Amino acid sequence: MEINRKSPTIFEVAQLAGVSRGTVDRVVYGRGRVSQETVNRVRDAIAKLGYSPNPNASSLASKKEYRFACLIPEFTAGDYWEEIYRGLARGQEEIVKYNIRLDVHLYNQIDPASFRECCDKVLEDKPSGVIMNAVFKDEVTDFAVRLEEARIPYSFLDNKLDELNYLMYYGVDPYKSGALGAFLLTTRCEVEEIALVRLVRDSLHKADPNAQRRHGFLDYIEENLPGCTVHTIFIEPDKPQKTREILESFFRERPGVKHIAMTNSRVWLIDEYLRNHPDPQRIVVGFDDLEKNLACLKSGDVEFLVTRHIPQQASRLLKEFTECVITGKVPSRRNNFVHMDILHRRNLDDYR
Amino acid sequence: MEINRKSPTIFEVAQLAGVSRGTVDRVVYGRGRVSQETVNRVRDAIAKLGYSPNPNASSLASKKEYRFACLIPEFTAGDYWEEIYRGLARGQEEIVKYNIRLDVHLYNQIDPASFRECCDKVLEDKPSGVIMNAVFKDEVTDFAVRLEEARIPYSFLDNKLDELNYLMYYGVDPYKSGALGAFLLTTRCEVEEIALVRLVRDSLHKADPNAQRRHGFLDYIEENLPGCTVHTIFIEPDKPQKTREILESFFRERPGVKHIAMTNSRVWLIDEYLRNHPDPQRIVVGFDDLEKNLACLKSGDVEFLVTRHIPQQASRLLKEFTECVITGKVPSRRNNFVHMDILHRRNLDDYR
DNA sequence: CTGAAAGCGCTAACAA
DNA sequence: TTGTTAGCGCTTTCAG
Repeated sequence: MEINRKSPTIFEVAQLAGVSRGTVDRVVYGRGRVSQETVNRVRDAIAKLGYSPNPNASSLASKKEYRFACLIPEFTAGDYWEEIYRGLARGQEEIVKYNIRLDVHLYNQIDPASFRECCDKVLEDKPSGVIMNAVFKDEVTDFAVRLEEARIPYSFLDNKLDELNYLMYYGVDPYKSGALGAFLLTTRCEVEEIALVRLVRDSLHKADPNAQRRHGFLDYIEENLPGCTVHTIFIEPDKPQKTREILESFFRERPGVKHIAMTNSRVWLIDEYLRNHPDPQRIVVGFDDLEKNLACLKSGDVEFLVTRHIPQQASRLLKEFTECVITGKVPSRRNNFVHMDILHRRNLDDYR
Repeated sequence: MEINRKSPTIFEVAQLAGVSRGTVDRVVYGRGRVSQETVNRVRDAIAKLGYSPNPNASSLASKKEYRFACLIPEFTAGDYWEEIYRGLARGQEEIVKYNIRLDVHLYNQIDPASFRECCDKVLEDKPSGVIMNAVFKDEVTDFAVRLEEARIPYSFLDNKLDELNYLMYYGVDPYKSGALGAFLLTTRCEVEEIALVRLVRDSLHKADPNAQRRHGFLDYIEENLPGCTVHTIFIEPDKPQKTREILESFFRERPGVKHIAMTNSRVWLIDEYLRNHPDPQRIVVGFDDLEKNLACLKSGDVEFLVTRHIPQQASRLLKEFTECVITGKVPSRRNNFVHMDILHRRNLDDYR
């Protein structure tokens, strides 16, 4: 058996269609200035030969440079968005052949004005495409409209606004991931009480990025464990001392609560408490494979992490987006929900 | 911020070193016939400029064709090895640019003679590299020695023989995967009895491909559930009628056994029984993401599947192997254990 | 041991 | 509307 496809060249197509290579090129990329009749002949020849352009030769010859603007939130080391950034950088390596430049614009996740500023800058730049996530609903909608006017294609990464005309989306189904987390937390247990730890976010922050995931989580509990009470605890990300106090007082009052979940990406925030108050019966479930979260898994303080390969999600979007923008074709699938990984201490070793 | 590396050309290196492009090429790929002094000058220039060859141009210009021989067991639709085959085919697409041809040789998994035949054929062919799995210990060892004599690099996929000089290996750690399966089967339960369903294999079949995985499974049980009894049941893959009878009689006698595992890749073989004898308390764990196994997961008859992305494992090996063979460099890591996925009905949707 | 030059498949500018 | 042609960065003869 032999696996060995190699495609015919543009020259063969030209010969079969009785035209020159330049004409075939025009047809393939729809550069216009070709008579309908010739187009048809060339199309036939392409179909007959099963021709597809050699991307190596193509990018070698092409001097065109593409610029993609990526708008993502600012991040610090170990952050969720750092992983996305890594994915973009890695994805870029795979498409250098297409002469792509990535301009990453970082905005302040809790300040819509900073997002608007980025948008203005991007629009001035006139990039070949835009990749972003959808934090501020109004601002993103507005930006999308302006992009469409400027005929610049854009795609959503990680989350999206369904009603917009984005080219494609890559991310998980947050609702389902929440439900999966709830399942892992409660399966095979008689659970009567659950502690759901949430983050106090700055009031400027309009969007609640984890709302859907949390709803998935809560709906699962309601449907499958009707008698179960969910206690919500709020902690402040920047105040470890206060966090400790809040957790200590909560669990002092309710020592029977053995099931803890955090539907945001920072379960590591409660790791200090968990380490200092060991309890073999306790089960903790978190989300997203940040380095710090993985450490909690490894130590055994967190039992399961629901995640997906964050950088991969970004690099796959970038790759597909590039092909669509360059060849002008529509994506094979518009909404790409990536697989959710279940991570446990026992299958952690070779992740990544 | 900008992600945008573009490298200097071979011409710039040549200029800086005061030689021709051909000479730089000779140095880069160690094709010999260059004086030591020139080599040094070129090396310096390369280092100074941070040059790395443009793979597009490289493969465009190169007319050399590589042939890789892949030795894997024969398969039928839905088989484990069909997935591996798919992975190879997909991997090939990613490296067409290198002008690679894949010759897939299928041997009979229970007949060493057929494997030997393949080996002879492959050696005659003189391929640029060999990819195989290690079913028959003696035959594989013998083959490896002959490959080394012929200076043909080879790599193991899926399983390996540690003592051989293979270039690289991609697969899971079977022992760990067995332990993970045992964990998923028994966590949060008081388990006293487990049914381990095994396959009667043809006696010609020398190797027991799942031995390590089974040991991982059994060791976990022994360590973590000291009082637990593991009942081994043998079924015959080709005899569904008999399988049914065996299972029915076993579970009639021991209705208290609620935990079932199969450490081979064919948990679907018992699906008919499971469907016809529903039991909400029962927990079944299997391995490998064959299409038929996924169906059992979806229906809920199987609770967890421990697996890894089979085609991906193959395509990644192929990609890395190619680069090593072509550029002559050693792999960055010799033993590549791929991540084990935990699959459940709730995270099945977007797998693949 | 080294350089010169043709050409890989394609793009883009120019000519017709 | 179409054909021609000069490269893109690299490999690979072929001379020297």
